[in-house]
Amino acid sequence: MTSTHVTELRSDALNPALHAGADAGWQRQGKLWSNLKELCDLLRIPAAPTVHDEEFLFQHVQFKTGQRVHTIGQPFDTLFIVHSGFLKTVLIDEFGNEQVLSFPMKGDLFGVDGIHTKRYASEAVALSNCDLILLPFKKFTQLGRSYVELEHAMYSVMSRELVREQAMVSMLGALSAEARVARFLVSLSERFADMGYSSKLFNLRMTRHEIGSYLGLTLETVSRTLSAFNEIGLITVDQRSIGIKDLEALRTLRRLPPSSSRSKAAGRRARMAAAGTTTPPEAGGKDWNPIAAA
Amino acid sequence: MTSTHVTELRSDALNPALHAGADAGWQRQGKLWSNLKELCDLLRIPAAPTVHDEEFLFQHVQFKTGQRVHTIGQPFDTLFIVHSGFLKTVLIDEFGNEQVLSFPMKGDLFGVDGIHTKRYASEAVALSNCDLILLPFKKFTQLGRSYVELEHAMYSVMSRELVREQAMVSMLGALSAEARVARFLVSLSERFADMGYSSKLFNLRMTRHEIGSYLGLTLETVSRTLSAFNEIGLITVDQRSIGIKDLEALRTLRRLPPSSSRSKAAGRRARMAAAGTTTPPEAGGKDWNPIAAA
DNA sequence: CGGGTCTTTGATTAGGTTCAATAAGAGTGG
DNA sequence: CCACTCTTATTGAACCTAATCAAAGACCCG
Repeated sequence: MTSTHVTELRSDALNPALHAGADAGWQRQGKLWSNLKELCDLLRIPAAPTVHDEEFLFQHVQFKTGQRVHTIGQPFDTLFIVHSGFLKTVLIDEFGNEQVLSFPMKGDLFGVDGIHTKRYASEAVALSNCDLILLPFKKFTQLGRSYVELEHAMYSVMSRELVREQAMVSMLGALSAEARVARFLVSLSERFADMGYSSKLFNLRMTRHEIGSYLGLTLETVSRTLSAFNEIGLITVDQRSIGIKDLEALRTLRRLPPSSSRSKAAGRRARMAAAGTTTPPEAGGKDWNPIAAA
Repeated sequence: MTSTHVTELRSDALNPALHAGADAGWQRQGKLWSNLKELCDLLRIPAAPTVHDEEFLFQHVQFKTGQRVHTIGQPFDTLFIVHSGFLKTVLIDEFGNEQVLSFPMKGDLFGVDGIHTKRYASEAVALSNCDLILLPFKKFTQLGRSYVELEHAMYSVMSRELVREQAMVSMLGALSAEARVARFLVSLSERFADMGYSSKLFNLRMTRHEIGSYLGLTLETVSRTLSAFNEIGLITVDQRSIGIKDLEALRTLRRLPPSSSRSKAAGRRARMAAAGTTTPPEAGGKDWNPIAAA
């Protein structure tokens, strides 16, 4: 039974016909495989002890910058886990405009939106060279029936995705442009941290346009907001390179002080003001105090 | 094996200790039960033939208007399916502001956001008297292992939720206030239609404030937009009562003509203009033609 | 080195929020 | 039953945030 699974997983993953919809040829020079334990670690879910089975192997596939992993409407059969690299997932509206939905990176699962209709609902594009792990969905659910923890892991990851989307909706519905950009930087910083990179200095892998689309803003607003954060000393910006100077202020920022009070000299005061502390309303100017909007 | 399941399902569902976190007492006067077939029908997923097992019964619970079904942080153990009635699910931010996430109604599943952290991430409130079906999660996944179709149904419904959230994000990120309200009305109309109610005349179960929160708008903007739709003849509005007059225009609306050109006489022209047809840009005034924003 | 993409910054506009006042219901108790 | 209150809805006016339009500089890659 066990060996059967392995064989089938391998043959399926290697079968080019399964992925005929992808416009880009799949790179296979890596020939890497991961076992279940590595998979669980990557997904940040507790790996059950019964799962240390070296026989279950999942294939890796490499994509180069700009290549599409899957397109909208393409028949769904596999989920993807990012082993390394950066991607974006996008929706395309009736006028061809892209709406960025997420920026999957190490440990993220994507492709889940294809389960319901049996076709991918979004498009995934590599923003850098990527190493992805293939999870043939049918095989995976079969496996879940023998390994209960695995099944629960799947529910858990899908639930996590849903919560993430909820947070996104909440952000788009309620926060100002500055707060959105600030939170975006914070979440990137945190992701880089637990990927083992520097949380204080990193390069954006996406354009201002893509960030804007993700945050429901224009690219100009994103650029201006980054410049403003730079001006008051919350971050340093140079093109794609971001340096985080005051994470706490970014984390709690709700609204920026008016530009009239902004200057390099006013930096420190501005940082204090930008922080959404529990300062009573009377303590600050009404137009930029941290009390949330109704 | 089978009878064991039934017993356990019943005893669990009846155990008040399981739901101690809910602030409102559960109403059990209904004493209704649904089998798997009814459940699948309700969820609009194909019921597998093997699932016609009258022995698996799921308990109903009634909630009155205003009662909370679950609150944020409450230990998660059951999913809910709406059998009848209307609810809202909300997130509460650090300042106590509500962000409406969804308006579950007949056939909708909610509570899924609790799977990941084992605690509900959102709060569910009844907007009318409701009849809900309880789905004890642990029991349900156990059942899924014997009934493969059921397991897949669960994945499918979760995937559908995710796609729904994606569409929401896309809407909040890209559409104008008018387009959001229009789409909201269209989706309500469609939901009422497949619940067997009139799709042309219905009562809103939520306040302008709740609609605004859901759509990322203020209650005033919602009110004004409804009034504007009424003015140009797309709908009729009287408090909570909505009459749909031009569904197709609502469906394709991107941006409203400027108020200067709005009048009861201009109604028909306005309806044509509001429709997001493939009319070339030159055909209309640049400020209100249906070409989407960059 | 040149063409294309990406980014920054400025000026202007407009869509949506905020503040405010009024009106319309719904529920309560005398 | 009506007065009273509280919530909900409508509408107006002023303001402001972010979009739009525009232009120039930076960067990248063939």
